[in-house]
Amino acid sequence: MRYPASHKTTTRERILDEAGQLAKERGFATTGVDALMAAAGLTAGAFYAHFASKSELLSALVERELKRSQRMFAVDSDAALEAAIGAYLSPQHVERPRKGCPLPTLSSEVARADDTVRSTYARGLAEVVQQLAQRAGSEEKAWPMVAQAVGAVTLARALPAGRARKTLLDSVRDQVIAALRQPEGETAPPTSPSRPGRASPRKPSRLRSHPNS
Amino acid sequence: MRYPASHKTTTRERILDEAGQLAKERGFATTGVDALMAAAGLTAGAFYAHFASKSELLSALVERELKRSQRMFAVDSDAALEAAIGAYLSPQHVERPRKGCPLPTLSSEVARADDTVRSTYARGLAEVVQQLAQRAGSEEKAWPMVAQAVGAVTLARALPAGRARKTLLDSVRDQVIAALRQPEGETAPPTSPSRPGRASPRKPSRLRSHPNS
DNA sequence: GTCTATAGCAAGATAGAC
DNA sequence: GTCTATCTTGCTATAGAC
Repeated sequence: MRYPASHKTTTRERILDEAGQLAKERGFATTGVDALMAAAGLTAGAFYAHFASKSELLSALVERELKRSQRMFAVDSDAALEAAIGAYLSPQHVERPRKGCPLPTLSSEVARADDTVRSTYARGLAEVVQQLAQRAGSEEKAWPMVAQAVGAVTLARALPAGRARKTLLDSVRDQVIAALRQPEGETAPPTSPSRPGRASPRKPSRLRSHPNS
Repeated sequence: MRYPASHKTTTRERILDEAGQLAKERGFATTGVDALMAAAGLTAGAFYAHFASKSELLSALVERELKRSQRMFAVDSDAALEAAIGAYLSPQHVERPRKGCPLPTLSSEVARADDTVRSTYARGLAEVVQQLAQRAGSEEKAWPMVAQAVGAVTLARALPAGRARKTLLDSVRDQVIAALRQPEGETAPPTSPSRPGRASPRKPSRLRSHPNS
């Protein structure tokens, strides 16, 4: 759990948590209020005591989920960042959207949502990118890393489990980590053709599971 | 138009074309058979004379759309490929999903679809990547390019038009083109910090609009 | 705050006339 | 092949009891 065990979550927080997981798994627009509330152990009628509309839930969801993602990349060493990237581009993350990053799942829903949702999304994403830019050196280096990671997970989830999915994840991981290691001003060497193995770690960099909680 | 003007499209082709545009714009799952058929000038009842189910339509759609995308990247020079990449990562492509690549829009729908759809998607995507690998040098270089481009368009569509969106598109374009120019075995230099301008072209490389037709 | 019940609408799919 | 009409189900949102 992310919070002290003593913390008794409020109902609203529980809805956000459970509905968020379900929305990332099944899609937000395609999942009814009924199902979203049932995930939190409630019925649809109670929903509107917490949110004015389904769209407002999406906004709250996006804000909360992006804060989570931001925390996952708030690391204090290059090795830790590489471990987080490895976890992001792992089969586990691909296979468990419930516990994963909101960007691959919810971005296309946000693209079709109202301006309030989009603003919330823009703010949250900007914070993620700016934080990443502190380690990567610049926003211009951070954006491609984010785009690559989000694109890779999006594509990997649509592919059946198999060789193509693995090649995709491995080569994108190697590319992103190589770009990260590149000295400021130049660009990253792709590292040698990535076989099953991972980008040769400078330090053994232990793998941490991406999924929260 | 993609086909000789004399070509009179069959009804099925017209459905695939118009429904495809609508699905990319509004989402496949969230758009009813009624609306998809209306786009082709027909009513919902006629749908099942052409497809056994809505899911079968998605499969046919994915196959057709990915073939289109493949054609867009079937180029015979590096300059032409760079132009195609520039068009893919352009504001026009971001703003007109109807006419654009199916990967940013439909991948998350495919991820939740049945095995038939996913197989079709896997085949189509593999062909795109393999073709790209012929110019990029290897699959391991092609996958990150595709992931990056798809991720960038996905994120850009969720962001409001503005500075962040532009920085995203510009820096990803520079990064992808730099990676492409990198000699085999090494990795791409990110090019100097990309201001409003584009990656300095070796040749003036005229910009072609990505959207088909 | 949460429930049940329901209004009002749209979904996927089928039937039968033409 | 295409239409209209319809079946059944699910959707967002509201009303009113507790």
